[in-house]
Amino acid sequence: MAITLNDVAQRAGVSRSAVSRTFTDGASVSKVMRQKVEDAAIELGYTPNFLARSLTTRSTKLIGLVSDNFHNPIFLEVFDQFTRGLQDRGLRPLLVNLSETYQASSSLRMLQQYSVDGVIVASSTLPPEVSEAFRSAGIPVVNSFGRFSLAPKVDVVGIDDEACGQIAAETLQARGYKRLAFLGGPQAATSTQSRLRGFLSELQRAGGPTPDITFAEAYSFEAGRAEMQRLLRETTPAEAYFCGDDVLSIGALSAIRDHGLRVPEDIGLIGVNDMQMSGWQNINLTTIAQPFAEIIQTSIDVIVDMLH
Amino acid sequence: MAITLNDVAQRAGVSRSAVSRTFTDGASVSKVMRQKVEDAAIELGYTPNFLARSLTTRSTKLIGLVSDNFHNPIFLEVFDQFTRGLQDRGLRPLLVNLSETYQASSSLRMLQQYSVDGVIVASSTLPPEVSEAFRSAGIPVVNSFGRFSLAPKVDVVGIDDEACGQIAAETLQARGYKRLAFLGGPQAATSTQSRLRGFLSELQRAGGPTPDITFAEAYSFEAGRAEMQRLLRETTPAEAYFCGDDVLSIGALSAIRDHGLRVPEDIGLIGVNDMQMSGWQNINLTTIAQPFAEIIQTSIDVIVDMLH
DNA sequence: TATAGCTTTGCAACCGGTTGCAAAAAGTTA
DNA sequence: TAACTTTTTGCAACCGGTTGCAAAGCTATA
Repeated sequence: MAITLNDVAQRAGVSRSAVSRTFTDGASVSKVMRQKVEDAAIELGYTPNFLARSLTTRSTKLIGLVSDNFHNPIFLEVFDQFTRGLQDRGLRPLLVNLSETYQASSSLRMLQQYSVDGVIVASSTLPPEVSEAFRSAGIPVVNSFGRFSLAPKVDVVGIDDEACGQIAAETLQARGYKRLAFLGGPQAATSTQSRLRGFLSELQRAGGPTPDITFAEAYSFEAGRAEMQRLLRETTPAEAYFCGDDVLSIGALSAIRDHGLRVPEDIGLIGVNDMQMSGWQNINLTTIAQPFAEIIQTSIDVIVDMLH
Repeated sequence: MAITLNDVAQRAGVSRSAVSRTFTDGASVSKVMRQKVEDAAIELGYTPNFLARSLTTRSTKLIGLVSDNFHNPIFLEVFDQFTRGLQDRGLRPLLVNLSETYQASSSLRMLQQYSVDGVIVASSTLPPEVSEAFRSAGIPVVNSFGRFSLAPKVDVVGIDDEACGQIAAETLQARGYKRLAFLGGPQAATSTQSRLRGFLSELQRAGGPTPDITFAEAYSFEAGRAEMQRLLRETTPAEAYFCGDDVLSIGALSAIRDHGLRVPEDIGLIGVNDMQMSGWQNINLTTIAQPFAEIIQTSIDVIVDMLH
């Protein structure tokens, strides 16, 4: 059904190689040959088959984009920017949604079968082993939004989460809050522990009291709300909370307001991400911005460099 | 570098066809042959190359997932469900982000070059021509969240937007609001016109006054907020508004509250979608639910059926 | 044990492209 | 115009698989 290189060659009365060459840049074709071939191609509506080509060129331009963050609204912005950035460079994102039912190991095998040129693991919650598995399999990989490490086994692009924790502590203190607390994301998340470490070290440096530390079940509105409700009900709340991220903060915010308290007058809050929604006037959250555009652009640059 | 079928055949001391057959279900291989091949395959760490296979089988299991809705948070839920649904059926989503810089026509050529088995156009704003172009090119296509039509050129899965407009009018009337108004999404969006039509017809049936009609620039918080601010400033606001969708409603809501008015006491609002965020307790929006899971599951069923 | 019938296997051609190599064509120079 | 370069072209092999066909191997039956 589809028009192939053979059809075009026959129509134009030239060899198959000639057709191939007109569609391969950098190949040697004369003016008149190119004209003949292009005419025939247009006439027949021919487009070269990328997958057949990839067999010999060993490049598919496919990039696995694997994530498990399909519930945090910030990731829509992330996917938007990744897909555009990849498209701009002629690469095609093969989207992989990791979950309980689709494990990292299956995705590795799958992406191998599709001969992807590289993989971007975009997640703040997946353990480093996921990215490392791709590397071990010989697939170029970059871990976006992953945890900083002094001896990383794969390239990681992200913020300094420890510094992030320090900034949070400094900011809350500068605003006059004394008894601070940490309301983190899921305890196992790669980002949470580092932020906590930075938060604690800054408090210790400043000589403040040791903060309460709790963790939400997920980076989600419900989890933030539930955890803050519990804190308000079962404990004497702190003066201000450093929340794992914005969506968690917004959940906490709703719990605080429902409880008849005001932010920032009665309880202080600071989040992380600076997602669009945080700026909505009915939310208006204080937050530590994460340079998404830069992280994403850099991740793409890194993976492109690895494509030799 | 990568292990090929040849390597395995040589290692196992059998023909290439034998190896191919052990990895093709439904092919005839004896117990002992299968064992020999599988041993060699495991030993070498072989996985069949899907793209090479696709050349002869004419099936890539790739599905183009094209959208231009990368700013409306509801679409994160949509992408989540689409990717999982496709993965569950062994299909791979090739994500395409349409924008000013990447036009539908380029995406058509691109997806052709990658021999995708089918395409899902998931958008409430793209014109039907986009999906139709895929069909004309002979690529199976389904249009999710597209506009209902009596004589559609491609399969469309979505809600009855006209009925949706009627429900909105009925609901607002039942709650006692008299002077209703329509605050639609972008005027060119496929969904907006139908919802308006249904809204008007119900009002006419009920003998209510003709509503004011305005359109926001986009399905976004900012656009909803800006338009509502304008309405409050420049007009006598209606008693209740039917908003194009939830995110628009939330924008309108913030403008109304900033203006010192209360919802639903002073002004009524109703949105469409029932996205998670609309249920957050500090938003708590009245909305018409769209059965996302069903629409997405059905879309996938339809496209799978077309894969013959 | 010979024969028929079914299953398993390998050969070779093919899927739609690319590419090294040598022959042919075109362009330069003397 | 002859000799030498350089460019263009086609041939044929290859990328990593699948598959129709016929030969080989087995099993069952008489």
